[in-house]
Amino acid sequence: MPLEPVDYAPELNPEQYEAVQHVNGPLLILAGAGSGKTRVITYRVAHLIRNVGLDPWRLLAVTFTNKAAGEMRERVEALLNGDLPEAAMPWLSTFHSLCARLLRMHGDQIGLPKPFMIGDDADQRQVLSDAVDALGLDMDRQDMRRLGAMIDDAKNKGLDPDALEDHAVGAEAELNAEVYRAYQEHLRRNGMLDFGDLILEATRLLRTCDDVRGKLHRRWTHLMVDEFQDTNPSQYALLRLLTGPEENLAVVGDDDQAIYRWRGATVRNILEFESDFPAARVVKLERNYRSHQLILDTAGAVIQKVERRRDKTLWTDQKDGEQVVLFTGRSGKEEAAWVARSIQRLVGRYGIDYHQCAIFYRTNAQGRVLEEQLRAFGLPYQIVGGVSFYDRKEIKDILAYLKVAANPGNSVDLRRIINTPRRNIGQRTVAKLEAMAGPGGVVPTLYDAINYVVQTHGGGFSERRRGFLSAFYNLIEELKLQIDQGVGPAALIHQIIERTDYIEHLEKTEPGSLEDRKESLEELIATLEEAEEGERLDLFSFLEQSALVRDTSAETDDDLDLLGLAGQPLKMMTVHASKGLEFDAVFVVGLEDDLFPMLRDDDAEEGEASELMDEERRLFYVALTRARRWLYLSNARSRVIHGKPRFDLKSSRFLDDIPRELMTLAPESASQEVRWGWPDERSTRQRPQWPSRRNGRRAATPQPRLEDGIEYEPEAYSDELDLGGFDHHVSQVDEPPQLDVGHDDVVMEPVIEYDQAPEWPTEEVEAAPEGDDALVGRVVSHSREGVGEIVGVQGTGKMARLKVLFVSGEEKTVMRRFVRLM
DNA sequence: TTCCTGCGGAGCATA
DNA sequence: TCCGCAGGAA
Repeated sequence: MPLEPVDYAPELNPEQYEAVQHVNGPLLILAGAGSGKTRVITYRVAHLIRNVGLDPWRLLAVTFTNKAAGEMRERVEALLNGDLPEAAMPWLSTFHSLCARLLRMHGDQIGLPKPFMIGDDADQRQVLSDAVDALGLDMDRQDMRRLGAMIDDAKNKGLDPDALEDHAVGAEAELNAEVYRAYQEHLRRNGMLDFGDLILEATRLLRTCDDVRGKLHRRWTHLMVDEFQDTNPSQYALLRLLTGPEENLAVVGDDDQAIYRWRGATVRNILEFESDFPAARVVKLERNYRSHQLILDTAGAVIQKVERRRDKTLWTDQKDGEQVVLFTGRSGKEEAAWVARSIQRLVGRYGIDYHQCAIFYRTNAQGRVLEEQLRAFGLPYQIVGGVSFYDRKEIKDILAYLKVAANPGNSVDLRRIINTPRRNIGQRTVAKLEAMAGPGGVVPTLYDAINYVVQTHGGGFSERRRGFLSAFYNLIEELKLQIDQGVGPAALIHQIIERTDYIEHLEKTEPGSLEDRKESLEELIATLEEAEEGERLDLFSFLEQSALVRDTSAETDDDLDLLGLAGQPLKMMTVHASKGLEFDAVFVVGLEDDLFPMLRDDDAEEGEASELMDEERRLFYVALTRARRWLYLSNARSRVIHGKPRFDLKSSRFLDDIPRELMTLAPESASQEVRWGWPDERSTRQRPQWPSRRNGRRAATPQPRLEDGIEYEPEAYSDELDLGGFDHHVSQVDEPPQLDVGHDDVVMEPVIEYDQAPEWPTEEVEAAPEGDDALVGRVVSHSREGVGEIVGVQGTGKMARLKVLFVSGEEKTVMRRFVRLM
């Protein structure tokens, strides 16, 4: 039954409409920041299905993250008004899950293990170190990192060990190829594919199997790719293979936002799209719906300096806006305090929400100082992109049991759990077992070795050792049996925790985080139980999912949840993590040369330096274009870097590129220059400048401590490095934070009113904020179910389960932490 | 003697 | 997080 046609023209600007209307042939949509890219993609999908009459089945849309795929799915569904049955939705998928599926179906045709497991970073490290050991090489940590990066790089470029060997010139390159080959062998021996393999092997599959390729061409006639500027050569090769002879390939991206070169992405793909697809139509989206003109001008001035780029100029009809504010602190700490207070002021003065403010930094390490100050100021914050749920130790441990039970050939996970919790199977024993396994050994895998020892008493182990091994062996065998009987993942996890005394193990090893870890396990089980309720979730598809979920998107902070502030905290993240997001107020901190831009000379081989600089510049551009209304830039004259105090900082060269009239210097800034610390300035002025205090007790010769001739222990710096010998700062260490840098109209208290005190959560708050029954009657929102009212509460605290009557009319029990109070 | 466990130290670009 | 060393149990 055909859907009612709808003309989308009124909802789109002319360029967007042009892109949406394009049906056949290659299409490149150059979508500037904030130009409504997702809108175009989703409307185009809706248009193809609704107005062109394309069978949804024929469409494949590829994204990089699960989050993006999910968002797209939601919005397409909304546009089609639920006119489509679930099964008829187009295939929206990430690169990795697409490849995983293709390989599950056809991997045997290119000799992949079946089934295979998808290895994560930790697996990768482990396998690499096995491979290096097996080659008899002695490598330190740095070498290992380098080798890991080398292998990733090869895979990103679509090179297998043979290809790398062919390219190899010189001893080091040959060794690299050898390590790569050994690594691949070890991976396969464990029945594993890493993330790079997923793409690489899928590409190989399509290249070598004409029938598979032909089948897919017949199935998917129209392809769409989001964030095209982030594709690496391997992914690009895959896309080209997936593209049928009609070349109905629509790619969307912005070369100005290409920031994943270090992950193998190449701007080339977007810069030279027309030479690869001469028939391509190109549509530029330059109208920005996010920021005001001053912000766009600022960003534009920065990005213009990139040489190889598609010319684009963002514009908006939003002419009014505030100037970009620039602040220089005497120290990283002072900078952080300024940021905290500025946010407090914004919230107080304009009534915007904390969650509409964000702080971006170049490296994760910078988050520390900020965190301290935000806490001191009592501002609710949340770090985006920390450890993701599936990276948590307790989750990985338990999943490792499942993975081993599902596939005992997986020695990597086996080693993770063989002595966790402690069961007297130490390194020595494992080493002996490993010597028995592998190509030259008695048995193929580590688990087979255990089996062999247990069954035949071979291997020369003492009775005692064999007893320990038996216990472990029996445990795994029993789990295997249950899997065969179809016991679901949630029940299996219960058993694993019980049988291994895992909770006691946690109690012993890290009593401090016991509660936290217990909760995440409960959450894992609860999530699984929920998933299993609908249809039976089998273990293998669950493991597949968990391996592919690498989104480090924000997790709600439980403590804040209790305060009813869930979803409210301001966000802190690296600039990389900020891509695709937008905020009313954006703070970009640490704008110093060597930090942002970050330049590491060991990377700068073969004239790569300027390309690396371009990438840093684009990164800065991404940061700037996240801001809707307020943009604050800051840096500091001194800072602790890698635990060492640094006083020789220079302002970021990127600041020089912003026309002076677009910026205003914060009055309390330690420098009234945009550019400071550079040689030409140093010659004309005393450096560093340590401004005098306003309380009049002016130091006779203000000088940085380093020049006082006093010797400092490194740790003495950590707190006070930034004090510059001024006692007004010293007082700041223990007392409520008050910046004494001279201006009086500052709103020091938040003006906004809360249901509860906006203090940082304390133990008492955690114990019983209001009694969970008080939640009954509150309105909540749930990401999947929508809005509903709480009608009942089971249990207390963060792990409480809520009975919620959703607007759909359905009553469901959901985890407390999965809903947001409204 | 062999092997396991617990402790303390060093270091950390961006997913 | 990963590594090296000292001490205890069999």
